[in-house]
Amino acid sequence: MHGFDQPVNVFWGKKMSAQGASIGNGHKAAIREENEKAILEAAEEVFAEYGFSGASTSRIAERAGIPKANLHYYFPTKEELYRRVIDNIFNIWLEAANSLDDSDDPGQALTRYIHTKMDLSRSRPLGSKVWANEIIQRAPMIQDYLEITLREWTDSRTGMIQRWIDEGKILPIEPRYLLYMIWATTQHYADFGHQIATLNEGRELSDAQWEEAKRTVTEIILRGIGIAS
Amino acid sequence: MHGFDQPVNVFWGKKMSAQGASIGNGHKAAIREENEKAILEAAEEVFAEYGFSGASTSRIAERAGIPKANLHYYFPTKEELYRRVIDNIFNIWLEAANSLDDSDDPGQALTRYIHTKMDLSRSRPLGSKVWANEIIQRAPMIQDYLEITLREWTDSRTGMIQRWIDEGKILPIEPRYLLYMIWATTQHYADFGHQIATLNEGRELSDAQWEEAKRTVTEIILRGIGIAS
DNA sequence: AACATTCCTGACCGATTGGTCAGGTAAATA
DNA sequence: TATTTACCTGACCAATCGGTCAGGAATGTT
Repeated sequence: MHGFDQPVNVFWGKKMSAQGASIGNGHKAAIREENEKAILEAAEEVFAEYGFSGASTSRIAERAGIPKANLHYYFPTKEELYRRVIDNIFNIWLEAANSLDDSDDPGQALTRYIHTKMDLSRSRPLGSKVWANEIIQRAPMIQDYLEITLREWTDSRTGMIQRWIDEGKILPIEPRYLLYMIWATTQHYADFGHQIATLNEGRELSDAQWEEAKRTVTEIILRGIGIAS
Repeated sequence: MHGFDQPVNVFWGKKMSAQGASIGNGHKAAIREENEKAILEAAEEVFAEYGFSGASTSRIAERAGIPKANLHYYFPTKEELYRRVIDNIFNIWLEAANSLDDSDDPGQALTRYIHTKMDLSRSRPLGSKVWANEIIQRAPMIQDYLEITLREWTDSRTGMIQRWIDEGKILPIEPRYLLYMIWATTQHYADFGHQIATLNEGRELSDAQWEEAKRTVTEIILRGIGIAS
């Protein structure tokens, strides 16, 4: 906040909440930014839970706290809104993907990557769920991401892993299936979080449990490819 | 009907396809069985792809090749149909779950379990997808399965794994997270099959690739918990 | 042959879907 | 202060949703 938290103007006071720099100038811009953010957050929730076709714009609008017509003012179509959500998620994924960098120490590199993906599953489970829904539905919207960016990234990393194998740093396994294992295991903690919580007496994993899960996953995989821990 | 499979009566000839034993007696029963089967198969497809709320009964009926009204004749509500689909899936899961039996050789037991789950992911990917959708949506229909059957099963198997640890047969890891890893990795090949195929030049994994995936997964996990392969 | 039961379906129902629009209000500009 | 611009929304639209129903057709029973 910013300066005026006191007047509490009933009509648009709430709209002013989180915008310090905008006094009269950027007020409209602030409103736009704030509403778009609220809509995108609500959309991520609803798309994560119901998938593209199962989600309804009225539900998203309701969860964002605005009338449906206002949602369509900012995002003319459901598909455009969905694409924005997917874009955000993919960019976050890209950031995490960079943590698997070219290193001459596979243990360090893989540990960092697994931890990053586990942390992402905990901090942003919704993104993972939207992605899962999209893949289950045969990726009608993101096929180009899969065929270009993801394929290039995967090819480069399998090449890197193969080099580790050739240098005798890890045991000979098919790099692809190692990557799939890491994706599956780490994303499982987001996508199947409800099942995990149910099996944990109905509670989300505690900080300690989460750390133990990270440690267990990392240990099994590293030892599994021949890196002594 | 009964003996005549030859006349090829255009109007109901197709209904006679796979019923040899029914002479006049079980014709209606055969029709019912056949239609229910067609509907359940179509429903599994559509529910797998779109989840419960995203699936429409008209789409299911269309894919089953019958009018929507006829679908509602056999299954009065969408929810009842969904429950039947879920029941079938859960029973298949139970069968696979039994392959992780109490054995004094963890290597053998886990190998058998992993292979069974991998085979299931290949032969019945739709079931896995329906399950995934249901969990992502916080299991509105199957919470009781999770809290009773799945929890009991998990507790018993974690106990078994803990005994292996106590007997020094495998390294000390938290049994829960080992199970989650097996579930995640094996089911990934069903749920994310489209992504895997896309990264495989757009083709489904061949028999040989599938065998290699099974081998790789099994090797990494077994070695990861200290079982020499 | 007569009757009962089951299967089948086009037409319809109210509710909800994604999306539009006219008209209003608040804010930026002049 | 006057005017343009951007934000906002109740009311509405055709299409689709899950589900019903009347009535016809096929099968089973007597």
